[in-house]
Amino acid sequence: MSRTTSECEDGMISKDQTELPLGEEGSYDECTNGVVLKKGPWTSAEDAILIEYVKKHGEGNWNSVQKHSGLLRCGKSCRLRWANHLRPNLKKGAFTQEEEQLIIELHAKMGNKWARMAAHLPGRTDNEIKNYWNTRIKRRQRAGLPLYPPEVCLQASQGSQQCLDINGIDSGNKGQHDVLQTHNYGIPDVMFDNLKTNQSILPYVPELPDISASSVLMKGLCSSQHGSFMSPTMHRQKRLRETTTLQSSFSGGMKNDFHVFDQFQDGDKAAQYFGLSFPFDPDSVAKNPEIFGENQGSHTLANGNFSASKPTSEAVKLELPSLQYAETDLGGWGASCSSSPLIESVDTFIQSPPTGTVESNFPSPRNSGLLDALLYEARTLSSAKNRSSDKSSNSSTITPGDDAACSVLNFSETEWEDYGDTISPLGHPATSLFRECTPISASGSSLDESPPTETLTGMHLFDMNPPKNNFIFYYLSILNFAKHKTQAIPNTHRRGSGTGLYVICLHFSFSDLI
DNA sequence: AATTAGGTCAACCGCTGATCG
DNA sequence: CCGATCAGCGGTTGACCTAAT
Repeated sequence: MSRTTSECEDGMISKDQTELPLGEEGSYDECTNGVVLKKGPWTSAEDAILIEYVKKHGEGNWNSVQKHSGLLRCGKSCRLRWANHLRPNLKKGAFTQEEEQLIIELHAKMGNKWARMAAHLPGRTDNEIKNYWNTRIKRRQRAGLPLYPPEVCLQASQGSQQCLDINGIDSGNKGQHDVLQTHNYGIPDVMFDNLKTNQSILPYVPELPDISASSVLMKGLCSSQHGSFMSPTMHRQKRLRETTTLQSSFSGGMKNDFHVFDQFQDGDKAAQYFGLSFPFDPDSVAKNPEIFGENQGSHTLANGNFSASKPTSEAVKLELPSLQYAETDLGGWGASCSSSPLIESVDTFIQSPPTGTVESNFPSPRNSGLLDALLYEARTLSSAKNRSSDKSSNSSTITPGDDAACSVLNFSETEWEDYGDTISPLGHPATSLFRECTPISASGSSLDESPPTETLTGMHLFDMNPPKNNFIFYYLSILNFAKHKTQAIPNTHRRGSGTGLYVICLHFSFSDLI
C-alpha cells in the first residue's frame, strides 16, 4: 500500500528522492526494484522534469522516465500526466458549445469510448471528456432530463438500423449499444437501488445482486443486434468468460453476481418476496402491497428512497428516467422529444402486437427515442428470424412464441451455440419453458393490480422449478418498479404498461435468454 | 461561522491487447 | 507458443472548491 510522505521522510524513500524538488504532498509506493515512487498530485518541478524528458526522448518509454530523469513516478503516471496536462496543444478551460454538442453526438455513436471521442476533439483529453460526461449525466439524471437531444436519438436509431442492415457488428453498432447500456433509457439504476432499499421486507434476501439489474436488462436489450447478452463494450475474452459464468450460474451455481438467485433457490421464499405463495396466493398481494404496487400510486420514489407516501409527480420527476418525461418540461432539446416514452412505446407494442407473422415493415422509429428504435429493431429481427409460432389470436396477448418481443431481449444464441448447447442450461428448450406454463386465472396474478386478463394468463410461472423462478422473480421485480414509475407519471396512459413489460421480461428470461 | 452537499478535476487502479524475446 | 512487458483505456476514487443551509 501507499505510504505517507512522512513515512518516506523517515528514510524509506530512495536517496535520489532527497535530491528531487518534489513537493511535500503525495504518498509513496515502493515499486518492484525497490525504488519508492511518488503518488498523488504532481508538482511543477516534476512537470518540468517530465517535460524535459519528453523533449529529449520523445513520448513513449514511460517506464524509463524514472531511470533517465530520476523522476519518482511510475510510467503510467508519467504518461497520464503528459497526456492530460503537459503535452502541447492541450485546450484548457470549459468546453465550448460546439464541443459539447460534438461530445453528445459522439457519445450517442460510440458510447463510453472516451479515447476515441477525444480523437475527434483536438486538444481535449479522454479524461476531460469522461469527467464532463459523467458530471453531465449526473446533472441531467438528477433533473430527469434526457441525455440526448431528439435529433441525436433519431440519428442513433437510424444508425442502429443501418448497422442492423449490415448485420451490425461494427464499432458504431457497439457504440450504440454502449449508449443503451450506459443509460439504460427508461429504467435507471436508481430503481434497483430502491429495490435494494426494500430489502428489509425480505429477511432471507440479504443482498440483491451487485450487478445493476437494469444493466442486465439493457445488456439483453443490446443483444438485439449483437446477439449477445454481454456488454457490447466488453472484450471478447471477457464476454466469453462471463458467458461461461452465466452459463454455469444457470446450471445451478448462481454464484457471484447472481446472489439473488441463490436467495431464491427456495421457491417459496421467492414467491413470498414477490408477494406470492406457492401455490399462488392472491392474498399475498395484500400482504405485500409495496412490492407489487398494488396500491397504485403508493410508490413514490423520492430522493432515491422508496416511499409509501402519497405520490407526487415532482418526486417522481426527480427519479424517473429522462425518456419518460414526454409531457413534462424537458428543457432544451428534451422538450421536443417524442411523446412516446419508453413505457408508452412498450405499451403500444404490447397492447397491439403484430398478429400473425411479424413482418419487417414495421413503422420506422420516429422521434420517440432510442427505445422505439430498439423495438423497431426487435420487430425487424424477429421478422428476419421468421420463426413460426403459435401466436394468440388475441391481439392483446404476446404469446411465448412472439419473437418480436423476444428479440428485444435476445440472448446470445451464438454464444450458447459456441458451447454446443442448443438446449437451455436449465435443460429445457427455450420455448418449451413457456409451453410448460399453463394458464392461471388472471385474477390470480398479483403482478399487476389490474392486468389485462389475457396478458398475464398463461403464466403458470410459479410451478416451475426454482432456477427458472429465479429469473422470473428477478425480472418481475425489475419491471414492477418500472411499472410504478409509469403509474406515477401524470398523463401517462398506462394501458397495462407494467404488464407489457413483464411479458418482454419473461421472454427475455426464457424464450431468448436461455 | 460552521457544516453539508454537490460539482469538478486529477490521479490511480485494474484490465486488455499488442509486442517482443 | 508462452510469458513478460508496455501502452492504453475506462472506471473509480479522493481532494478541493463552492454554494446552500
